[in-house]
Amino acid sequence: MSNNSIFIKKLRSSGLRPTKQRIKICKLLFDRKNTFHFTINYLNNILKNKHSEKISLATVYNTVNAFKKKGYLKEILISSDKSYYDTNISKHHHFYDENKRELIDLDDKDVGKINIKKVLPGKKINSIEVLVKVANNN
Amino acid sequence: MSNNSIFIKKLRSSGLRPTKQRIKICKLLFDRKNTFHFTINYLNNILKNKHSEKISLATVYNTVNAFKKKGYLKEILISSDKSYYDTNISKHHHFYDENKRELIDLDDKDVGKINIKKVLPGKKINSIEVLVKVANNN
DNA sequence: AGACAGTTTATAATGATTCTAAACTAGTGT
DNA sequence: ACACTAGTTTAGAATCATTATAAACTGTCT
Ligand SMILES: [Mn+2]
Ligand SMILES: [Mn+2]
Ligand SMILES: [Zn+2]
Ligand SMILES: [Zn+2]
Repeated sequence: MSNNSIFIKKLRSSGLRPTKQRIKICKLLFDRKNTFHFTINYLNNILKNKHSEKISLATVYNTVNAFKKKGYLKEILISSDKSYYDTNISKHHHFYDENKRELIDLDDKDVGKINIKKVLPGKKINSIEVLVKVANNN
Repeated sequence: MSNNSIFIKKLRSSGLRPTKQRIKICKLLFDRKNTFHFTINYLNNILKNKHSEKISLATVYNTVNAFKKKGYLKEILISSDKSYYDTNISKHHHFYDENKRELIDLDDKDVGKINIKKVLPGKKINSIEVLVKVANNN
């Protein structure tokens, strides 16, 4: 597993000890080509179904919160009953499929430049997020 | 209180009995010029501080959920620890002030037209929401 | 190896929301 | 006016996602 060393470096460089739990979660989250959108519950289920050593739910929460704090994950708020996390930490927009209850990344070219004309004195814009809710036709 | 009758009609017309609790909440929510953005907790505090008869928290939840279901309120998701409701039920976008933790409506003219170029086969767009997070300068 | 801070874990606590079921009430019919 | 009924309110219990606790464990440094 030569790519473990990448995650070990990443974890060490941000002051997180490379424990086997964190490395396993790193591999699951970051060792893939495409963006991964997930809920804690979904992540926990995947981890349970891998028949390696069990990771406690508290650790899953701790790890996701730690990765979020370090900027390796973004939290995406969609519906009051689920919190999604996103391995794509760049500024980007989303489709939300209300039937599959799934997020899909949008390219900037799919959305076009958004130019906010209103200015609030003393305030600066930190982020602009577009959420496009889609559902099945008919 | 001549304007009570407006709310009584509104409630009756949507199959909700005009109880004194619902009328009081209607007046608080809808008898105002500007959009009102609130959390359940904030609404409940306002109701507690009016020294008329107490409304139980369960009723506040029931009423807000009923009004949301009838389309008199929209739920706005901003942060995982709070759910906001909005008396402005038209399609519109928001500023979110991360310091005051407050929503501000954006006019359509403040956000140009958003034209989503990507099409998902078999899916239709239900809504497009822009959230602009702002914070204090410096 | 030994020391120690950081981490994991089972379990408890928290807190927002929903549920329950008994008491209350608005609307309807007589 | 009175009673009937379905809808509503309410206090308190239940639920469930998340966070806190504290004991056991482990990665890192010397
Ligand atoms: Mn809700
Ligand atoms: Mn969170
Ligand atoms: Zn994404
Ligand atoms: Zn609004």
